[in-house]
Amino acid sequence: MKKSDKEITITDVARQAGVSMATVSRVVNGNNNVKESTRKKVIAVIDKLHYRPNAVARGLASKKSTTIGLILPSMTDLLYASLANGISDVASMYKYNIILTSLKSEVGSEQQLFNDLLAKQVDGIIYMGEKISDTLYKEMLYSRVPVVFAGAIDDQDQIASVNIDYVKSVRDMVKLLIDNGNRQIALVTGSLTDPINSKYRLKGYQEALEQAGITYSSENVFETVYSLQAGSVVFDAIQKSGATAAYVANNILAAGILNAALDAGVKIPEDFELVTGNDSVLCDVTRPKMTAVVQPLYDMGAVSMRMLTKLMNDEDIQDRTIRLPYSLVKRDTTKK
Amino acid sequence: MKKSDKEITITDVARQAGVSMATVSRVVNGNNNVKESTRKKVIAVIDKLHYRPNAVARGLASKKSTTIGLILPSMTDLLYASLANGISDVASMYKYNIILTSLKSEVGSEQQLFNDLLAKQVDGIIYMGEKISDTLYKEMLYSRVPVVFAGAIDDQDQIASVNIDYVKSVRDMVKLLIDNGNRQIALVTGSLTDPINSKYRLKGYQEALEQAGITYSSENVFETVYSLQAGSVVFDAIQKSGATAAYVANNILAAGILNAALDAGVKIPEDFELVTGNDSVLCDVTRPKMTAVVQPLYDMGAVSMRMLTKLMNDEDIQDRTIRLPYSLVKRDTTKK
DNA sequence: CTGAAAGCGCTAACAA
DNA sequence: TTGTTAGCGCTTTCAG
Repeated sequence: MKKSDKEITITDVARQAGVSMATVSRVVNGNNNVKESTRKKVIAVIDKLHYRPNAVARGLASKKSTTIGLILPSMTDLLYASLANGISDVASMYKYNIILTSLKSEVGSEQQLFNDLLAKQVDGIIYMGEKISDTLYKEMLYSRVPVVFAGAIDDQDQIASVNIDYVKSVRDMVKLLIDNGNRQIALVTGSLTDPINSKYRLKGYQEALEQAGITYSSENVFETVYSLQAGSVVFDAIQKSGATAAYVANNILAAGILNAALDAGVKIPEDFELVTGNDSVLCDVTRPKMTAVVQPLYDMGAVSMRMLTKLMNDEDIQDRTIRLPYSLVKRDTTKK
Repeated sequence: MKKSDKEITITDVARQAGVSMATVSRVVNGNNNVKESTRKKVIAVIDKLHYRPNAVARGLASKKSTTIGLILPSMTDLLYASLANGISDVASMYKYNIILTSLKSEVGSEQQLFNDLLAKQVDGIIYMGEKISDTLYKEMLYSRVPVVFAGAIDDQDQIASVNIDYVKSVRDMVKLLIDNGNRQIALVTGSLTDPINSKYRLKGYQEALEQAGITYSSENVFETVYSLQAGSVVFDAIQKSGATAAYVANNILAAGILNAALDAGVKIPEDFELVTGNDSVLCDVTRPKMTAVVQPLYDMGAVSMRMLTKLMNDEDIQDRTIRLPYSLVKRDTTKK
């Protein structure tokens, strides 16, 4: 069975329909310059033969692959999965396919991934990494194909990007904690080498403190990794520090901290308040449920992809940096 | 900046290196029939020009795209994300790219997705859907390119697949519940139109009952959707039914049921026991932690992809149906 | 409205 | 060991 049937090509269709390849091509591509009767005839043959245009040949001839590349840090992180979901829906709406590459697979650097994508002749790329090397940044900036950052930030605001106002979101959350009476608040993030932590979250945190007249101390900043296990270690440290509340960047880490606190007999939110900058179903599953910053992840993905289609189409873009509105969802790990 | 630099091709390299295209091609493809000095010369030019072979042209000429297609139900389900993760790692190990398509996007049927993938000339396809239409099944069976089911089942055992023994996993879990003293146990699954539920989970459930001499009653089977919200509705129904324990197919749904029970003042595991057939970080986050069937998701993905590479390579496969070992992780929603 | 023909960039015989 | 030369299947001028 397998491989017995040779693929049928545009030539076969042309011959059987008694027209030229060019005409078949026009029909397939919805070109209007085809007489209705001819179109019908061609379509009939296409159906009969189950002709399926070879996208690779098409790509070579037209110089467009109708494929975009997606570079993400991890597919098992709901944050990226949700973004990808929005991207995927809009992509299929515009008939684009997605080539998925993950930064997690140690095989080859991000640089390599980017080049592989270009070699595949993708028409555009969406990048969701948390940080980026200078070299790669420059390559993206001058790349033949457009690049959009989704849920990722470009400190230099040169590459198109879609995200939320991270600084403000942290400031808002920390302000909530301050308003609830906390004076010593822990900031728990991932690596401070990631700009989103060092430049944005830290900044929002400091701004909130400053506005409340609280002196910033680096003692209250905890740098760790995003895992459940890390939670209990960090919670011990936080408790020792004397903080009465914490802003935790990641939701899994927050769940770890929450459970560690509960296990230690700490009452939440009475004795300790906790918020996370990254909502997911997890925040609804924990008891108490966690107060969180809700980013419109699906929309961010969808908007990124829509923006990329415009860029690929050389359409005008008013704003290359789009910030979508986020919201603070107060659940049960905060007093108010 | 953009688009100013025309892409450099194999012809450019050949000219500058003073060799033929064929030789450049040989160097690029690691063909040994090239004198070392020639190879060096060509490589020097490649580096100097930053030549990057056009994968599309290569695909057209060689009839191989080094790309595989991935069809999954949802990327925001950790189950599939974890599988995809394993697939991705092995794929990049073998230099394959992945075209991602999601069944969730309503745009176009699964049939359409499959055809799009074939149009893109993928060398193989990995399917992770929970069910499949007869038409598509047949097309996959006789497809020009190999197909592997990952974490999905083929009731007819004709298509290569990698999964666990679902029947046995359910039977084991239900047996645990029976051994713990439960006589009336609820089976909570998604749509019974999905074979994995109707043919596998239900069967394992019935087998366990039968072995324990308990009469099966369809009253104890609850068909619902996999969401947190559904949990509380289902829990009410379960409670009315009088069941003292439940096997829940999906972990998010299980978390919903667990929390509903807790909210209703039911003591777990004392008054009610709960297990899920689908472990994830969620099971570790809930309090009490949930007892679950742990599938080796990453490995299942990796093995699927490895199998696909063999199939694409026309290598011999001893077993087209691979069942990987699973385990029962007893946490705190069961007495033992 | 339709067809002829020239590529797109690369691989793969086949020669040399 | 290297070069020549057909294509791969399609799009796209350019004529007609």
